[in-house]
Amino acid sequence: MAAETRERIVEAADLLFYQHGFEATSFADIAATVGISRGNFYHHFKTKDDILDGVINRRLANTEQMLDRWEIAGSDPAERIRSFIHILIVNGEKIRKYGCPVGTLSSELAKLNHTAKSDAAALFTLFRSWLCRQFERLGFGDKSDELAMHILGRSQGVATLANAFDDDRFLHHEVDLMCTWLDDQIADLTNKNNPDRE
Amino acid sequence: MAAETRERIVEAADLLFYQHGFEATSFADIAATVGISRGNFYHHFKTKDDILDGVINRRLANTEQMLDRWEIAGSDPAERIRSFIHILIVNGEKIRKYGCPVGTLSSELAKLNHTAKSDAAALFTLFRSWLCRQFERLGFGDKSDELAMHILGRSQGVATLANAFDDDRFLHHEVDLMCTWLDDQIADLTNKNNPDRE
DNA sequence: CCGAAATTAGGTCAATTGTCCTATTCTGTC
DNA sequence: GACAGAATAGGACAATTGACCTAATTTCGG
Repeated sequence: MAAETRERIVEAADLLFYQHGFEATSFADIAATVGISRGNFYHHFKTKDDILDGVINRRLANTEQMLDRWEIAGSDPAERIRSFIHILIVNGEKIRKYGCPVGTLSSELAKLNHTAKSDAAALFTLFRSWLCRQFERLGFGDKSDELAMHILGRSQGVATLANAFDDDRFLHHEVDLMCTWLDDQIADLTNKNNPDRE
Repeated sequence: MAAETRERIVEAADLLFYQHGFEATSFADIAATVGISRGNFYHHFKTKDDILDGVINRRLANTEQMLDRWEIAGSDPAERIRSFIHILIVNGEKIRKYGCPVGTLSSELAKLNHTAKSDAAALFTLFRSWLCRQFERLGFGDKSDELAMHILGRSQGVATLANAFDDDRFLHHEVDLMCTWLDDQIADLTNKNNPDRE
């Protein structure tokens, strides 16, 4: 079946793009991983950029699905945000080896002046607006987007340094700090709404 | 003169590696930028990795020089840390276009499984130990390295997102937050040392 | 079972890559 | 001013790249 082969190609490309980068991954690499001939590629993807498109769309779909799963899990928005923060630990090993899939792809495409850079940024937007929604539900109002960007940036920085230093302890420590930060934000907000002196 | 040509090559390579990445920059690109023949390269650098070495050493030297300049500027350690934070604004335009030179190089080399990855990480270490020293002088003792890594990570995350979204307002806002965070840390420390009730 | 369409394999293509060689030009010393 | 060594230019080299084509095979509706 064609759709299945296509799916296998995108899946392999996704992994290779993550592990070695978009530019450093060749058609031959993907073909060898999937176990099909190079020529077969052209039937499913006309250009390398098409494969990138497929990979980004796959990531978008997977991410959306993950975020939806967290949203219907019934827990409160704060718990959902903690789920986001804990991706750093869940995917800790991969992050220490290859960095954050979203951030590193976005950076690479920016340097390549690639048309798909905005598509990669859409992946960030997915997380951003999801986080923003959670903060809004917690009652942060107009500050929600700022807070979403803040925590998104924090996790990006943690991923970059954990990768550069291959440091697991740092990663865990910063995750704790981010959770503490979240608790403080929520405490500040409730204090502001119920200003009971002393 | 040979040393001058070599310097021009490294300088051009430094810029190109930053703007387009290490792998995406070819010998021909550098030669064209410097304005010398490709063959002339081999006289100064045997392999591409040699050029990378030269670029990293150049960055190490420049960074060390910058940090030294900040250190003898006579201001207090807190002011020096603020100087570090404000690189994000000083280099804001470049960062929005190409990301952080240190972080993006480190990420790329990690994906390429390149031997020089540890050399690139040494650039991070330069900032890390410098920041650590400033925190120690402020009296943070054993916590100094954690704080240094924290602020290093924050700036990395800010650079990544400012690049992904090409967002200058976010960059400025996060710089403000980092400065506030620094002030809070210092305030907490003095409170701890002078526990005068009320 | 047939034949058309979808799928796959294998190979070709020009362009580019990093590497390397040789011939020429420049530079400084006796 | 001659000459050795450094510096430069220009090209050759095999290997790899993304892209493309054609022929063989598979799949499936009638």
